[in-house]
Amino acid sequence: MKIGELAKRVGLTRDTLRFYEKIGLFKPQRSSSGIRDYCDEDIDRLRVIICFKDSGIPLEDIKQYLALVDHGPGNEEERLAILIKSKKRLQETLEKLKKTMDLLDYKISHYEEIENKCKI
Amino acid sequence: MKIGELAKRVGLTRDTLRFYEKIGLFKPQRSSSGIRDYCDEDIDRLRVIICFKDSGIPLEDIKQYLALVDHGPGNEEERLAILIKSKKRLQETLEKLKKTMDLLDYKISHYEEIENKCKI
DNA sequence: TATTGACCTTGAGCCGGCTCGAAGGTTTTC
DNA sequence: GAAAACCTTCGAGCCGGCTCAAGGTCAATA
Repeated sequence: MKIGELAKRVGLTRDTLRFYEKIGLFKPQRSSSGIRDYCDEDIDRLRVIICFKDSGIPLEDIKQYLALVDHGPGNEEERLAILIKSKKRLQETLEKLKKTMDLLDYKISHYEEIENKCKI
Repeated sequence: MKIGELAKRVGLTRDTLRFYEKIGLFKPQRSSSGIRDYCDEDIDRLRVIICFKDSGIPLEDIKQYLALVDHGPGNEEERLAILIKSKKRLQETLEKLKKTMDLLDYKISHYEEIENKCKI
């Protein structure tokens, strides 16, 4: 599969895919003439990348994790450490998000009262 | 209260506070010699700003909302629209975060099995 | 009163994450 | 076999959100 098709299938731009490759998240096969040729495993990999980055995990962290995976068995503790660190950060984000949701709900549902009570 | 104290109290840097003022989130009083003088209401305002931005609401959106608030009554629908838009985006983020949390939990708890089953 | 430290402004720089344009090679389709 | 559609690299640019440095002012303390 060429870059355009992959881009369509996962909802990223060709440029973004090339950028991800450039920063080391990716290394697809190439045809003899140099054209990228992605396989199904690449799609799985990309879905994980997208899932992580959409949750705010930095591409650099994702890269480190994937590099460990690529390096093969023997570094499970390191991988686990990254996963756990990421989970912790996500939990913090989740807390903040919930707090903000509450604030938004409060402002939205009690709008008139807020108008009179609180300037912000 | 001067900028240094405020910075300490809310956990931002002086530079960040000046930056927020520059982009229009803020307009503290000034002493006769030009030194910023923040009041308690400013702290409330800042806490809202921090709460929102920590949840990923763009500063630009926060600015628009606060501008409406500053403008006084009469634009409640507009404010509400911003709040509702923000809530919707937060909900989407929340969904993604939960999905990623599940994935992380799966990888963390079943690490060995994953090792054998799934390369990523 | 001299120094220290916190404040001021302006403007530039940095980082993450893309995004675009130019100039050219390849492949598919008519 | 030519045009269209796709691919390549490289480098520059953009945006949001800070962050820092330079050069100057203000206020309090020794």
